[in-house]
Amino acid sequence: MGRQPCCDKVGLKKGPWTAEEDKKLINFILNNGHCCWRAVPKLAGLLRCGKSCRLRWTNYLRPDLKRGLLSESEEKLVIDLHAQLGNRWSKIASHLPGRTDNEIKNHWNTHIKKKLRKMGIDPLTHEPIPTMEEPQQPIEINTSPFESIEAADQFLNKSPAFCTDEVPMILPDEIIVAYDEASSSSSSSTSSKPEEIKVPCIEWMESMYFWGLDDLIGLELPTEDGDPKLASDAYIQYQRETMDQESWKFELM
DNA sequence: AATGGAATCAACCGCCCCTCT
DNA sequence: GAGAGGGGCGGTTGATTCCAT
Repeated sequence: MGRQPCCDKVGLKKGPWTAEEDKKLINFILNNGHCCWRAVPKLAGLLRCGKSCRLRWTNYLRPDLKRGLLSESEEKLVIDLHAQLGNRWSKIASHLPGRTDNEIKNHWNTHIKKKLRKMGIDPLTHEPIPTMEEPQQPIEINTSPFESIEAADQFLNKSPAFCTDEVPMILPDEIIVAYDEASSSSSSSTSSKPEEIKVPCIEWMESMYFWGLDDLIGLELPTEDGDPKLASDAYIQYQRETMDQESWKFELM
């Protein structure tokens, strides 16, 4: 019994990808897209399994990816979503533009889990960890601005649903980098010199067209503490921080 | 400087789900 | 409805880097 392997593994390369392989895959997908992952390695001239190509592309090579550690607001969002969705990393990732399920999963396992335990919160249940001294009291800990996943979705669906997988590929000549002097001067620290200003993430700029900061600012979300602005503020903060992240895409182009 | 343990993260594995016939 | 195949997902592994001793 058992499934057949996804492809003929004889003679196929495994392990870390080389720059040459990356280049081949990027070139192929940018030029042809991927109709069928199984066919991609053959057509791209790679000795890799199609699955491996898909993984490499979605987790590392996709131009709309953000690199670097998750920001504090992204972390908060991940915790919120994990409390509601559990280990459904791809679902969680779909709420964080430019982040992959693998990245979030890794970050959860290496950083967030520890952080929550330190705070006395069970990362599995999001409940307080009972200590030996004090018998467990049902303490209400809800860091989520959303009462339910439906509420979160309702909020997210105020704008067209966003999924990084659905982000259309943009070509280098389609890239327009906008620079908002006012917002950059107010958001950056006083020590920030002009040459240190980071290029905004392109996909963020693109998704901005969908989300729109103004749209977000206008949103009101019911929260636990009754302050309807908090949730959208957290989201705006998250989106603003996202904006500051450098897109590695430029290095690639 | 050497060594060993911890932390990190890219990549793989195997199962599940969805679609097509 | 059943079976096959492809894609996606979540868990796990292992190589590499970091850090303390």
